[in-house]
This record gives sequence, C-alpha cells and structure tokens, in this order.
Amino acid sequence: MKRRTASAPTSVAPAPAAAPPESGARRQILDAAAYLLRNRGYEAATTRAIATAVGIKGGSIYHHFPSKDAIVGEVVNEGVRVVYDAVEKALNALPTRAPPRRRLEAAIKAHLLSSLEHSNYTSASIRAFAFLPDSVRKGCRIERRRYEALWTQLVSELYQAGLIDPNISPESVRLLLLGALNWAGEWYRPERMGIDDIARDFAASILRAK
Amino acid sequence: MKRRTASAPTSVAPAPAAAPPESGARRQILDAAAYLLRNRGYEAATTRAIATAVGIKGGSIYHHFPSKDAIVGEVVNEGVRVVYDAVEKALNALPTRAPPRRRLEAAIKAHLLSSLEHSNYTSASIRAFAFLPDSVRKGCRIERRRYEALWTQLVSELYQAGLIDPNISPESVRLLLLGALNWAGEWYRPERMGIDDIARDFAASILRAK
DNA sequence: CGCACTCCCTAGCGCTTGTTAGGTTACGCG
DNA sequence: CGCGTAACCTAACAAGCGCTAGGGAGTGCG
Repeated sequence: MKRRTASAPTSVAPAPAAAPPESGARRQILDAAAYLLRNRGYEAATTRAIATAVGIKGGSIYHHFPSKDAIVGEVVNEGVRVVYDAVEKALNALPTRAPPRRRLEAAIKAHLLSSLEHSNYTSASIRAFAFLPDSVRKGCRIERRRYEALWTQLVSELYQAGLIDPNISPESVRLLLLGALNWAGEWYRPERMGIDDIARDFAASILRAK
Repeated sequence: MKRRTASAPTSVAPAPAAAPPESGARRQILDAAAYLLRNRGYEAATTRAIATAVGIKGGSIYHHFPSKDAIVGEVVNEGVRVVYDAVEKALNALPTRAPPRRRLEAAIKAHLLSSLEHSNYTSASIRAFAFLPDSVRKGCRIERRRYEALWTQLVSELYQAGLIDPNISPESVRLLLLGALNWAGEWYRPERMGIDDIARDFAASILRAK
C-alpha cells in the first residue's frame, strides 16, 4: 500500500525557504481546509472531509495539527497575509510617483486577483470569517487591522490628490470600497467580466472626474 | 404545566391580514431561526436551538414545518421581500420628480435600515446566504432577481441624469453599491456612525459632483 | 542489530445533528 | 358529555461531529 502523493524528493534539500520543511502533508491539509472553508463554510469543513481530500484518514489530521481550529486559524491568517502581500507588492511595482488613481486601480486589482483567482486562503478568510468561532477570529485581528491600515493610507492619498470630495468621510470611502471588494466573491463569474474591467470601473466610480 | 407564550386572543378576529392566522408559534419559530441564521449561520441554527428559543422541545418543530430547510427557505425569502418592500416604499414616499440623487440616498438608507436595524430576516438572507444548501438558494432566486432589477432601474436613472460617468458599466456600479451595502453588516456599529451618514457618504461617493 | 522517530491507521469515546413514531394534554364544537 | 384536532412531549434512530488512545509500518542512525 503505497500512499505516496507525488511528493517532492526529501534527499536533495527540498526546502527553498528558511522556514521548516513544512513536510508536504501540512501544506496539503491547509490547502484542503482553505478550499472547503471557501466553498462550504466553517462547519462543513470537517476534519474528516479535510483528511479525505488529502488522502488520509480522519484521525491522522491530529498528527499535524492540535485541533481543527488551529487549522482554520492558520488558513485565515495566511489568507489575510496573502492579500496584504499582493497589494503591497502591486503598489511597489508601480513607478515612483505614479498617480494615485493608478495606485488605486492596482490595489483593487491585486485584492480581487487574490480573493477571486489566486488564493483559496484569501477567499476563505473573507467568506467564512463571519461565522468563525470567536477564538479563531481573535487570532487574526492584528493581521486584519494591518490590512485595513494599508487601505486607510491609500484612501488618504486619494484625498490629498483631490480625487475625492473632502465632504465625504474617508472611513466611509474605505468601507464602501473594501465592502464591494469583499462581496465580489458572491457574484464574480470570470466569463462575464474580467478582473481588469471590474478594477477599472470600481476605481473610476469613486473618483471625481479630473 | 401552562405553556402559554403571551398569545394573542383568538376570539375577536386577531388576523388583520388576509393570510391565515399564522398561529403565533409559526411566527416565533421563524423569528428565532432568523436570529440564529443572522448571528451564527446555517449549521449553527439547529432545530433544537430554534425550538429552545421558542420555548418548546426539538421534535415539536415538526408540527409546524416539514423540515429545517423549509424554515430556512421561508426566512431567507421573507428577508429579501422585506428589503424589497422597504426600498420600494421609501422611493414611493419621495415627491414625484424628486432628484435621482435623493432617490439613491433614500434607497441606500432603506436597504441599510432593513439589514442592520429592522429585520433579522433581511440580515439572515444576506449573511447566511453564501453557505446555504443549493436547494434553499434556488428557492429564492426569483425574489433576489426581482430585487436586483429594482437597483438596475435605479442605477439607470442615475446615468440618465448624468450623475455617473457613462464610460463606467452600469452593472459595475450596481455591484459596487450592493456589495458595499451587503457587507455593511460585517462592520456596522450604531455608535460609530449613523445610517443616515453612511447613506449620504455612499451616495456621494459614486455620484459625480454636479 | 536495536532504538527512536515520523507518519498513518483502527476503533471508539461522548456528543450533537435532523428527523420520526407514538403518546399525552387541552380546548372548541356539536 | 364525547369527539376531533391542534399543540406539544418523550424517546429514540442513524449519521456525523471533534478528538484520542494505542498500535504498526517505514526510515535513519548509533
């Protein structure tokens, strides 16, 4: 009974990062949990379902994680970290002194790409967050605040550039924008409208015509 | 053992509507289910939890409803109907030929009031919808489409009034707006910002300065 | 070889889920 | 009074949940 699952060779230094080798199975469990959390929610992401998706039996999960909530917590936290990195990277890739509206478009696009196409972790941390147990939610408050701060900063740039009516509260603008982005997972169908188009329209919608 | 639960008198024509008397208990069950669906999601809204909230035992639910999903379906459907009615009523209460931006503000305010303050049914149908079983979701597709159509109409009025850049897709504007509104339940705290303020800011954000 | 360790399995614990069958109580009506 | 029915309860069913104890392969190292 060989239960090899296309594993990487363990002999020739397979770990490119500084972190511990991650063991393969751990990553697979997190991936499966992220997928289930995204598509079916917290309660439906059972330990047995996760195990089956990985190709092991229910009890074996506990060799890699101390509890279900530890898995969920790790997924949600990584989800926020992934969008954060994606948006930050997209902004840094822009030429210095790029106009704020370009920066906004790039940030929107990066957020949507993460949550809709690239990462089950990000979409899981958005969609499943509402009904997570409090213990898990507390575990990613700092990460979430950090991400919010990134957008607060971005929005304030828009005000300074005169692209938003100063009578509107910046808090409102940030909540409007992030709300619309986070909800996109509920209606997005790639064949109907591309992410580039959505990002352009969303950015244009909240900016004053120059 | 008197299990009277502050019931209305059944002798002097208690039913003001044309619908059947609704029996009291039925309504209480739906109310409890809506509350649990809003605050803890589909799986946590167990038949026993609903029954306990009403003051009866788990099995007795099935005297009033054929299944859990029948309850959930009814709650979600009513939730959409309630926002629809609220928005429609708010629009009709406006003076004829009220400016489109006033109509937008009124619609936003009505949606937020329903989903944040007035109706557990509406907030349940928004928050819990994502992970509902497919059978339940299909049961309120018509109602949801009808509500979307209302907003499509409203957005098109804004375009005709020249309040939105015609280069932006109307579909994008509707999705941006409804997304932001539906997500508001995740961050809204009445002591931080009033619904009137949110509605004004949201409306102003997507309208071109006149 | 023997030991330690990683990885996984089997079997089951105690509990909860949606749902049902059958019985009990209370009340309105003829 | 007697009957029917609505409203509720008890008790249980099979299934599923998170989680654990204990065991058995395989591997690397001394």
